[in-house]
Amino acid sequence: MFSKATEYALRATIYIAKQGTEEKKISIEEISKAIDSPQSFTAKILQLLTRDNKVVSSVRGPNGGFFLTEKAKNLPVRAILQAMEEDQLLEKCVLGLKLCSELQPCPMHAQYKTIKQQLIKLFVTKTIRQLADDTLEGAVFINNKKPRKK
Amino acid sequence: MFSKATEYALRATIYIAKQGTEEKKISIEEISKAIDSPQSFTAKILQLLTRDNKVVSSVRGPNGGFFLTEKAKNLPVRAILQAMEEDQLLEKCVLGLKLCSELQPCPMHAQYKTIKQQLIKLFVTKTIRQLADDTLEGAVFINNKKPRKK
DNA sequence: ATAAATAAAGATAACTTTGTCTTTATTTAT
DNA sequence: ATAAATAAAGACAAAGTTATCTTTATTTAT
Ligand code: FES
Ligand code: FES
Repeated sequence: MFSKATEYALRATIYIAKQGTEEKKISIEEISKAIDSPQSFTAKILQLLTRDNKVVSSVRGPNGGFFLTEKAKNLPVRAILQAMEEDQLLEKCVLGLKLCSELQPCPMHAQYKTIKQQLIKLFVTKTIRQLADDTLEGAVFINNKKPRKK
Repeated sequence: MFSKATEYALRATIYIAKQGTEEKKISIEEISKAIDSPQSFTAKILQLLTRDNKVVSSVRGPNGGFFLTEKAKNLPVRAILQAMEEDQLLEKCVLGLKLCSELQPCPMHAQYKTIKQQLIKLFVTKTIRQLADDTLEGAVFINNKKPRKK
């Protein structure tokens, strides 16, 4: 569905929200290890997410790293897609027509529409904080490593 | 959602199903004009769909072209995705984990799951014939040209 | 047989995405 | 002030996708 870059962006943001605060910032090394992603590429992606501190915040230097403000944690997950400029994917026509609309619908439109609406709703109503909290519970995962029994 | 190649594959197959029969085959030129796609690229894509005549059938030479057998028209739309080897996209984890499953779910899984099931159901239950028939009715479109009033 | 019309196959080019590496800027601790 | 630790920026490379062009094979009509 999403590009690799956006997948990493989602996982990285969730991890930072979960582990980091303004006081305890997370290094790119820790992030990429935790979410099982290529470090340099992930660094590039975080540069997009920190533009104007829109989603992720960062500080350079010793004890620097990435974190999310409390306010940012309340952003909808869609904000991550927007920062990655992959937001319009949710609106696209499945058959690749330039517009997905009632005006000139493709043959999949009528039935796809309701699915699309649910997708958009999911990304708009879910907040980054909610995803991070789920991860804290230990019930869900953001990497491919085998879960360890307690 | 899908690659350009798969988008063209879907539109081309629908057009061929709608316009073509074993007696009246459709040329690549007509297809690419009708669905508003690059001709040579579309030709390549049709080569994938005609492999073993799985979805589309073709004949070379004068009066040759592409068509769908009556049997092929009853295939689920998913067969097109399979021929394009983009079928697994429907099964993928939104966050890009290697597996999407209850065993090691990502934080989006619980809510995405039901959407995913609907998506899969749509592509499995819709047949190529159904899409082509909708297009014949004139109520839906498979290109970006302005609809003409009758 | 020959020519014409068509799709199939193959080579290649342009562009995008993914990924790495090096250098620079910033911040902190000493 | 200096050194160390960090992210930011930039240059590049590798791989994948999209697209075009040329040649070949097949079929039909004459
Ligand atoms: S027009 Fe194709 S999905 Fe809406
Ligand atoms: S595990 Fe991520 S969507 Fe199912």
